[in-house]
Order: sequence, then structure tokens, then C-alpha cells
Amino acid sequence: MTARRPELTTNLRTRNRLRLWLKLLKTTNAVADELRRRMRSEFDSTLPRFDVMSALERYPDGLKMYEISSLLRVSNGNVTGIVDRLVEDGMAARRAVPGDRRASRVQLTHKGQVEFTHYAKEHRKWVDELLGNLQSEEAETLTKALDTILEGTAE
Amino acid sequence: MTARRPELTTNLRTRNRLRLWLKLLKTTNAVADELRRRMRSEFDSTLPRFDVMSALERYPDGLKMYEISSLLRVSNGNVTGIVDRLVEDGMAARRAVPGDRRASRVQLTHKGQVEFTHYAKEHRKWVDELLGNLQSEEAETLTKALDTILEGTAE
DNA sequence: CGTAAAAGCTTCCGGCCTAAAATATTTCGT
DNA sequence: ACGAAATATTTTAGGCCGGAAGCTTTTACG
Repeated sequence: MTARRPELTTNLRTRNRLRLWLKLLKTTNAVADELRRRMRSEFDSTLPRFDVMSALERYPDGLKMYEISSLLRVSNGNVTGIVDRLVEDGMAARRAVPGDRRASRVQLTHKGQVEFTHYAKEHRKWVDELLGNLQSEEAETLTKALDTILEGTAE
Repeated sequence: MTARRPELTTNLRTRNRLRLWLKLLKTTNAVADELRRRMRSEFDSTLPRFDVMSALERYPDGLKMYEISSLLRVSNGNVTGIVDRLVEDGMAARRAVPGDRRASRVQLTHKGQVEFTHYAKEHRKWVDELLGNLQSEEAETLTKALDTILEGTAE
């Protein structure tokens, strides 16, 4: 008579998952927005620029355009624009790839390395501050939960 | 002699926080990207449009432009463009506000309501699927951790 | 009143982003 | 060697986004 129908249970979980997703989005955006604001006001730069410079810094021999876009999971055309601006500002340089006239290898210039080191130090501090409330145990479970979600999206 | 220096502990935590942040960003982006892709291919629409329609749906009497932008935490100019396109497509309408010729009240049209109901149903399914790996206990701790972070960003 | 400040909105600029088309070069199969 | 397919990249079109400037209307205040 008053038996609990399985659909009701399912609906409840579904609603909670939606709420959880909205909270996940809200939290990530809140942190990212603050980082973006600081990156802009302190360094007159942006997060995407920072991400590209970060990738280049990890590969001192340089990266091809498609390597950058696959590392950062953004489109090719997008990378073209970001690298263009980095080159304009003397942060990066495109070098010819011997034996392949289609490709170029992007490297951080000396100036780019110096600037990135500076940005990275502050960025790390900001993240540390913004996630500062988290206890290590909470961080642990958060990491696990995120990994679980990531698996579900096929990485 | 082998006493543990506090700085080492601090550095370790800092590095972990950075890693955690990168994972948080990666996970959220993975889910959001998939939602965006589906919203586009299935409905030829976008997440920002969906967000605005969602806000309008919750307020049947309509919302002023600045109310939308403060609810969604996006800039005024941004909302103008999104609403323009919704109006073009017959999903929303701007109505004059009696007694204030500066403002307008944006409302979902009948078509907009019907479409949104449809989008929302699918959106909910997608989220349910993408976060489907999560057990309710994991979801619980994830929610708590996100709240902790949110508090640290002053909401 | 009459004007200064505030409010509501749009416009503009520069940057970010994807998907798709276009271009150039290289590789592969025959 | 040669044409087709694959690869590397840029370009284009359309939309999202913030910050700042600008416009109109309303409110506040002397």
C-alpha cells in the first residue's frame, strides 16, 4: 500500500545530483573568477595565458601548436590566438621545425620564463589562500570524489 | 637534528592544494564541456542561454536585466547580448515597466517555457548520467567540501 | 523647483572559445 | 612519380565574458 516506489528514490537522487552539479560549478567559478581578477589586476594577464605559459614551462624544448591544444584540451584555433598575443608581448617565440614546414615549435622566451616564475609563485599563493579553509582530510575525500566523476566522463 | 621544519609541511600542503584546484577545474570543465556539447548538438543552444532561461522560469513575473545579472553573477553587458538573442528567437520578451522608462522586465514567452521544460528535462538526465558514478555518501562529503571552499571565497 | 547623483541599461573593446572551412605541407599507396 | 589521404595550422563565423564608457531616466537634496 504505502510501499516506496523505486522511481521516487531515483527522482530524489537525480535532484540531488543536479544540486551538487550546480554547487560544483558555482564553487569552481567563484575561485576561477577571483584568480582571473587577480591575474588581471596584478599582472594585466589572463588565466588562459597563464595555462599556456605553464605548459611551455614544463617543456623547455617547446611544444607544437597541436600539442598545446591537446595538453590544455582547448581548440586549435583558440591556441593560435593566445600564442599570437604571447609572441606579441615577447613572452614566447615560434621556431621553425626542421624538416616540417607546416609546424612550428613554441617556446617561452627568457622574458617569458622570468615572468611566468613570478606569476606562478603568486598564483600558488592565491590558490593556497582560496582553498585555505580545507582540512587535509576534506581535501582527501574531495580528490577521491572528483576522480570518481572524472572516470564517469571517460577522462 | 632531523626535526621536521614547519616550512616543509606548509610547502607540501600548498602543493597539494594547487593540485587539488587543478583537478577541481579539470573535472568541472570536463562535465561543463560535455553539457555544452550536448546542448549545442541536441538543441542548438548554449549553457548561458539555458542559465538565463532557467532564471526566468523561476520568476514568472519576469526579471529586470540587473536582476538576471546579479542572480547569475555575470556582467550587465553580457546579459544584454544573451537576452537579445533569446528575444530574436522568440524565447523571451522585454516588457516595459510602468513608471520607469529606464527598465524593462524580461519574461519567458510561451514558446520559451515549452522549450525550457524540454531542455531542463534532458539537462537533468545528462547531469545525472555524468555524475552517476557518485555514491550518495561521496556526494555528501563532496557537498561539504565545496561549502567549505565557498565560505573561504566569501560566497 | 533645479541640478547633481544614482540607477538601469546598452555599447564598445579586447580577449576567450568552439566548430567548421580553408591552406599548406607531408606521407602513403600504388 | 603521383594523386589521395593525413597532418599542422590558421582563418572565419558566431557566441560568451568582463570592464569601462556612454546614454537616458529617475531620485535626492539643497
